[in-house]
Amino acid sequence: MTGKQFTSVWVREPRKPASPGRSREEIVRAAVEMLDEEGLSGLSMRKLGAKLGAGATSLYWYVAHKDELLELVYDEVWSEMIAPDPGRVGWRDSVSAVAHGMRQAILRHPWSADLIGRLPALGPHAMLVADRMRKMIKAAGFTGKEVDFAISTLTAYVFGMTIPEIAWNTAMGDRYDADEMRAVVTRAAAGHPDMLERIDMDTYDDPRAIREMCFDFGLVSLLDGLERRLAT
Amino acid sequence: MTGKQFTSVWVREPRKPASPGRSREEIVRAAVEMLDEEGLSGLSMRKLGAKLGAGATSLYWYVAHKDELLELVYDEVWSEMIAPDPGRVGWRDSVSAVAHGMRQAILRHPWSADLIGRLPALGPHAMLVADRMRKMIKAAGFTGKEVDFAISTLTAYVFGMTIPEIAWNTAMGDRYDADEMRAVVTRAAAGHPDMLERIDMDTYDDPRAIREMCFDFGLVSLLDGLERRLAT
DNA sequence: ACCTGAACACCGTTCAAGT
DNA sequence: ACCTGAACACCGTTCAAGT
Repeated sequence: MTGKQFTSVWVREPRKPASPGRSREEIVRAAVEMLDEEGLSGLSMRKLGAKLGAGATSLYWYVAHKDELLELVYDEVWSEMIAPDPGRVGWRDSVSAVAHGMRQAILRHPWSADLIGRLPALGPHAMLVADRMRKMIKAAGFTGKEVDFAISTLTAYVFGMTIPEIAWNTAMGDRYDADEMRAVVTRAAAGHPDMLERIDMDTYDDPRAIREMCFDFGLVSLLDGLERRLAT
Repeated sequence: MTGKQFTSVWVREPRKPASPGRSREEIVRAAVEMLDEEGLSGLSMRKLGAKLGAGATSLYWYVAHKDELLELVYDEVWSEMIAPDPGRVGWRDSVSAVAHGMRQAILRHPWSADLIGRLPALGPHAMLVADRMRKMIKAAGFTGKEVDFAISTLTAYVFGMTIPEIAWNTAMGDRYDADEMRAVVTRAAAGHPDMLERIDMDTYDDPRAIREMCFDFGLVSLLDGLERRLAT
């Protein structure tokens, strides 16, 4: 009678402990490779099958459907987000390290940006990261619901900073042209004089460096704000 | 010789000032409707054509390709993010209002979460929101690059908080079952004792209320942190 | 100037059939 | 237990042809 609403790879057992033929790990590894090379729209079950020297539909024995495969590769990205153990370094430093690690992992696998809004992060690696963060936040002094709130706030910041960054990267293609970018933004900002002052700033000359600065600015602000919660 | 890297609806003229047949506005409106009802994967050019009583491919006269249509509908979401003019209310209040407005607009149109990582926000409505925010941030006292940084930080927070929220909503389907959710999370958190303490908390009984609290907690923290930047 | 239909090269997924 | 191929119901996009 309790209708199963929630479906996910993580709530059903894998087919077999160890299979002789292809394996889930092999498939996931190949999928990540394909995604890194061709992006989310470049991944198809048929092409992935071909890449593994298998028939177009044989992957369906290991994976219920494409979405399940995506859950698997998504957690693979989380596996690269793991920061060093809390250790003796202060909570601000460890949290900053995770934050930077998360951003870098997403930037390395831009297709993952699309998955954040599509799949809850329930995989084992996501859980490990969450657990580490939890320890850091508790070490900082947070208690009760505020532990969850602080974690959510921090990951929200990292995701929110990184996801639109990827939109820009992919929209601009491989090569970056500062002048073209200035032209695009100038055109878009037409009619908003306040925004135009941005254009002749050096912001567009080295976007990567600026983004790092921006990320750090926001992170420091957020950490300061969280610290203030602890004082009261 | 300058290779066109950057393509977007916003950098090319629309076909015609006013056409007698179908119009871009009509198409965009129908697309938003379809997206609200069926989600991003439910929108196809063919079905949209049919909905408008047109042949499967006639939309291609108004829109270069599907991605361009998505840019258009994306900006439509931004049009719902507009907050009241700065007015005499303090910068913290106006910024909070925009933040909540942005979150609500995205929640109303969950498909937009996927677009944030795919399309730079360059449409006229996105620009208007950015312009308003810029005025608020300047009124707060920020100058130079920090104006941009503060804006980016705030929108990052809102996006990052809302995007995974949508992942949860869609994964859980229409009806929410607190016990099922607790079971799912318990299972995922197996092996992380620190995380399990979360389960018996009342967190899952009214997720909507908790999320609001969480959003406010993070927003206040962030605003406090930004305010600290101004002091130094 | 606008719309159509057929056609091309793809998709995810199911399922009976093979080994 | 694992893999295959054919088949179904879709996609986005191009383009010659119509009005």
